[in-house]
Amino acid sequence: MSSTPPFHETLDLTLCGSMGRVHRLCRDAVTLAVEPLGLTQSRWTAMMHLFHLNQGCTQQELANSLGIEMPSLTRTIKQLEQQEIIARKADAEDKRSKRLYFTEQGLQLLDTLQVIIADVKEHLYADLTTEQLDTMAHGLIQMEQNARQCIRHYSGDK
Amino acid sequence: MSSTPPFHETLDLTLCGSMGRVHRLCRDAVTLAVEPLGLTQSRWTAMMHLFHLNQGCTQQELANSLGIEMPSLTRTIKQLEQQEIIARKADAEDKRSKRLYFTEQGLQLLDTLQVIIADVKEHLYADLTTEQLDTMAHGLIQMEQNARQCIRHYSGDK
DNA sequence: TTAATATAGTTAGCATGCTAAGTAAATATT
DNA sequence: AATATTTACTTAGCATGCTAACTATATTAA
Repeated sequence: MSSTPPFHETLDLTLCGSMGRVHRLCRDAVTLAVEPLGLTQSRWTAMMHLFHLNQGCTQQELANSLGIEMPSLTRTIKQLEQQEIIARKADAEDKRSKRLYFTEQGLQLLDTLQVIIADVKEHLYADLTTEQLDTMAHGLIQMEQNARQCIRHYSGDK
Repeated sequence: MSSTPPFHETLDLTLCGSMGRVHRLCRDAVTLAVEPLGLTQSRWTAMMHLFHLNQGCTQQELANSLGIEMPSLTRTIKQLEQQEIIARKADAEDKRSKRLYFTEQGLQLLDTLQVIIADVKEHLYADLTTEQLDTMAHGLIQMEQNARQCIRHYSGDK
């Protein structure tokens, strides 16, 4: 005899739509804050992930970290290279792969970027408890797994 | 002296990136399952929201429900109209607005769509408790508000 | 060793979100 | 009543994700 339905059900299948919206808004917030640096969302995101991976990783590794496909990254990398924020160097051992490094000015920009992002992050996570954030993070990971399995199921099943 | 940091911190600012990824994957899962119906993500999403809003709403109302801007919707509506799934009828009182209705075959398609989506949804939410889903839904809403405020702050402040 | 397969990266082009700017109708101001 | 503003929608064009198909190199199998 539940009088009120679970809150998430009022969102119905739009929980998924909600994630897309929040994702876009968070990105917009950071991108706005970061605008003076001349960076778009895909570029600052790539920079942050490259920082966490340490320099010298391959494009494939960065794409994995970002959770995007290679062609999506290729475009971004090209832009960051043109802005002389990162540089690509061919791997000596495996001539197919290219390793990514920040340039001097890229590193400087990164510093500023991190300060700004830390600030925005604080705003975005305001009024959310650590427990809440943890639950969300775990839930997202579970849903990601579910979705991947679901996709396998509906495509080839294999 | 906390030995392990909160789980979400291991994701750092990528909690936001996670949402984007999960969102894309969930959509892909549904879109795959729904493929035989000839519907893309934006189209089936619009259909579901139109259903929940009841027919006869304006494009603006549907855009609000979807959480997207009008021009994004215009394109989708046009496609749904060409597929003869929905029909637009000019409002008699306000000649600017157009009201949206399902066609006969649109309604039939909607039935099938709903069955499939209910099935996929079950997979996507598998192993997540009601409490977890509720926490996530609330967290998303809070973050959405934070992000909007943040955006106001960084743009005009006003 | 040669042929088959797999992997890193690119290019081309689609889907879906957006903003900016335009049209036409409704509403508010004077 | 005439003008100015707002609102609903469209069009044009950008940003970022994707898949498919290509090149070049590396690895595996015959």
